[in-house]
Amino acid sequence: MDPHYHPKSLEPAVQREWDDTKAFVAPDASGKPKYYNVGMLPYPSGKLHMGHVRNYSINDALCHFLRMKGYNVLQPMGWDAFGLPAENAAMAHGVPPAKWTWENIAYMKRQLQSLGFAIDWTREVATCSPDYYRWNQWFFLRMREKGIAYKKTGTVNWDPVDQTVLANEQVIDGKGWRTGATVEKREIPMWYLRISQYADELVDALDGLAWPEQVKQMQRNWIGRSYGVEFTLPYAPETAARMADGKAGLKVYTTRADTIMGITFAAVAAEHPLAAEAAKGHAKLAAFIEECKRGGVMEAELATMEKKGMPTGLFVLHPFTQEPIEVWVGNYVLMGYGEGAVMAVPGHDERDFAFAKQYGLPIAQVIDVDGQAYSTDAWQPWYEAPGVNVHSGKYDGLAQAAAIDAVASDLEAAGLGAKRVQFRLRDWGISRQRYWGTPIPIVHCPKCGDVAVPDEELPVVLPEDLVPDGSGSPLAKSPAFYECKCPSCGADAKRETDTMDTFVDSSWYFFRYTCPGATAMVDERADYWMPMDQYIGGIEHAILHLLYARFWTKVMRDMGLVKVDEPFRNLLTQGMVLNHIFSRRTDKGGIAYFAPEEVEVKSDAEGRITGAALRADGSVVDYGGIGTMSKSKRNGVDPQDLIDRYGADTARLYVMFASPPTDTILWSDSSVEGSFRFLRRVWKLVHDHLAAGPAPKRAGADLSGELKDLRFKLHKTIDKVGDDYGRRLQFNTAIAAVMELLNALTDVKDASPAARTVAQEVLEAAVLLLSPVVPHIATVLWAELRPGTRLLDQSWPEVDREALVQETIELVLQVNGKLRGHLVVATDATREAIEQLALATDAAVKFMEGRPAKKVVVVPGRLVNIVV
RNA sequence: GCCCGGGUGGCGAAACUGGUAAACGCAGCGGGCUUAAAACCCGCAGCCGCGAGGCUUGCCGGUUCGACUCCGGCCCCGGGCACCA
Repeated sequence: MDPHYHPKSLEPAVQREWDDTKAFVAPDASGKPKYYNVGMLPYPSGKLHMGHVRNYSINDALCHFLRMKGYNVLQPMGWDAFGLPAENAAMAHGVPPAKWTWENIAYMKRQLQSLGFAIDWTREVATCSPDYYRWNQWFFLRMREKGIAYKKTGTVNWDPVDQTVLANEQVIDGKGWRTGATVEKREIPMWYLRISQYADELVDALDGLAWPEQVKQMQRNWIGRSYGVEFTLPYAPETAARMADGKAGLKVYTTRADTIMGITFAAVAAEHPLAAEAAKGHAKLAAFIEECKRGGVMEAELATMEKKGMPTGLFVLHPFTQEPIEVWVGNYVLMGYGEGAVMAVPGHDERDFAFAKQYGLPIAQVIDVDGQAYSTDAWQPWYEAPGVNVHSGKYDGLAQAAAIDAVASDLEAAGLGAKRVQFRLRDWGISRQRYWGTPIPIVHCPKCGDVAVPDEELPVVLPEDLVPDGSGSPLAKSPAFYECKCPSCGADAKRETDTMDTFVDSSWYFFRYTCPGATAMVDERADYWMPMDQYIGGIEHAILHLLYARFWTKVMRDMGLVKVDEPFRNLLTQGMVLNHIFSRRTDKGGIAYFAPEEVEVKSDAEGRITGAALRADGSVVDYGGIGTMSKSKRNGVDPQDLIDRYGADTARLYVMFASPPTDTILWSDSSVEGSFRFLRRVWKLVHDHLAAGPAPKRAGADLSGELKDLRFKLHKTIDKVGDDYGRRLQFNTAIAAVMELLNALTDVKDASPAARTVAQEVLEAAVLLLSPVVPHIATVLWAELRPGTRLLDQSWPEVDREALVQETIELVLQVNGKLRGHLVVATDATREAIEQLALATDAAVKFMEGRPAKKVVVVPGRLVNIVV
């Protein structure tokens, strides 16, 4: 055996052996129970970053651990290959997105292979390949037939200079990132998926999922099921005359129908038809509506901007009192939410209160909470709390639930409204005015309207040779793509040039992994592997991706394609890997990012970064704090340096040892050296042990106390590590436990045959326990420890219960809750005996200072606390 | 702004169900080995104090024999907010 650890030669050799034996190709049937283990598929941005290494190292450790536990494990990999960065790269370098993407995939695949992940590459999926996205198109058409896919208008960010739709990411402070032009809201027709139809099931089914509570809560809040009342505020006569829209009034929705007598005004979105009508011949209002259209569509931006409004001069009537209520246009009312109109009760809604104060509108108290004094001077949180109605006529004295019921039934009797369940969740708009995505398989015929592309003509293939230039979609400028005949009447027609949201791609790829080469979207092999047993990915996907994938699965189920209700049985949301962000505003008002290695930072005494300058020319750059590693912010760290310098095992050990998987971590490689040193030490321990010749097969029954303690520690460790891997999914503590075990082994200075036997037992177990994290070195060390056998054939080590039996145990001694000493008692000592022993100790006598014990708390196996 | 997390030594962290705060490791310090360096080995190490001892888990308060852990309020940091993925 080589006395030195050489990962550079060892790792490729082990990987070649895995390849040659197809070690990780999973059969679609097996006598063993199946375990389907997936990491969220990466976007092929160019290089892996540490977040990927972290993610897939966790998957891989589980993969090896469950193999050893006797499962038929499938761990596939694929590429989320459509998306915006490919178009940006194309603009920057003039390379077609397809070429850029396929090259990135090839490079990143080599990186994953050099990390030695136990991936079944025979199932690889790239979402930009026609074999994959044809099924996006096929399924879209099925959803259209069922009415789940439909068309309506939606609001987008419009760059008036580039004449193009911008992603939210491309809007910086309300300006286009390339042009610096003020972005406008624009209404365009788009395709939507009716996820709202599944809202009840999506929220109810969360209860049965073994997911982190925090993620389930986020999804519940996102779906936002509320029980409220929808009703109409009838138009005042003049308003009715002007609107002439065939409607009786302004439809609104509220969860606080109990406050209906507190309405003092109403507000509509700038895009609302009532606002448009009111603006006719009202120049100031028209100008205000125009102003509201400025800026993007991001909720974070809308929610933080200054609330502004203007009266329309149009009135509606209170449904019960018939009193006129003026309608305002408010920039905080969103056309896309509910009806685009709200009743305003400034007495009991914080936002309405602020708005009323700002514009001098009346505020009326209609809810009372015991012992609280109401004042319109300042907002108090209790104003929003449930209470008892006051100043509300016939509803006075009713508590919230009763008041809501009474108001709802009165509205219903008046034919103005009824109770309704509403969701915050909006239907999923999937149209993108972009090139690098799945073409939507629709043809626009002047005679027949929107016509589906027939199934036999799928896929509608995306041309791979176009290069976007930043103004509009290349597809919309490519007659070769859009010119076509109507499938229905044969007339000249125009193909849809919008593509699908890339969340479509990632909503079902995990089904496709299970049945590579299937001639349908999925086949019966999906029934074997699904539901997925473990899904692992970043916490940033807690809502959108996971919700869309759940929805898609349910639609597939309802179409009879798959049998599962939910795709992901267990979920582990990995914490983000953060790094510093440096940027600078460009002349045009856009933003340019710089990689951390390109800048020199200045810090204050506490180590906080106060400023930074570019290394190249010393020019000042802005420090943007810390944030997720991403291609767009240029703060990703490529693991390649680490792999080249120390090998894959060290890189994996380091990222697994650094913290629990769910923790957010700020990237630093300052202690990688220590992980490498540990592996070198393990290597040397095995080498030195074997260099002394073979160890006797079995130790005699009578081990010294020291060797008994070592075996106790060994079997404690096996137990703990198995629990950490299998139940807690916490790897840093498992690794620390093995380190402790090896420290204990080193401390035993005994060269007797019995000691050598125990040492062999410890080393074999340590190699097995570490193997899920560092499989390369473990493979080689195992072959040395047990010539003629393979690590891959080994089971997880068994805990020897007898080694865990102890005669005595050490307890902590406290006086008044403070640590004052220790005492050793028999494992089976009674509570009374322990109490007597504790009171007699020197430490107890000293710190009780002659005072009698008021109480003695004995926690079995832990401590004794004497209270005086 | 709203929803969800997080904050423990110089640093990454541990303490799993309310029971020894700081395991394991990094950096550091002292020593050994070496002509020297690297590597390796041994030891020290939260803060204050000569010591006995006292103090310490973002801040303030509460519950408890006992709180990193539970409750209330606040500060700071991260993730998401529907077109980044």
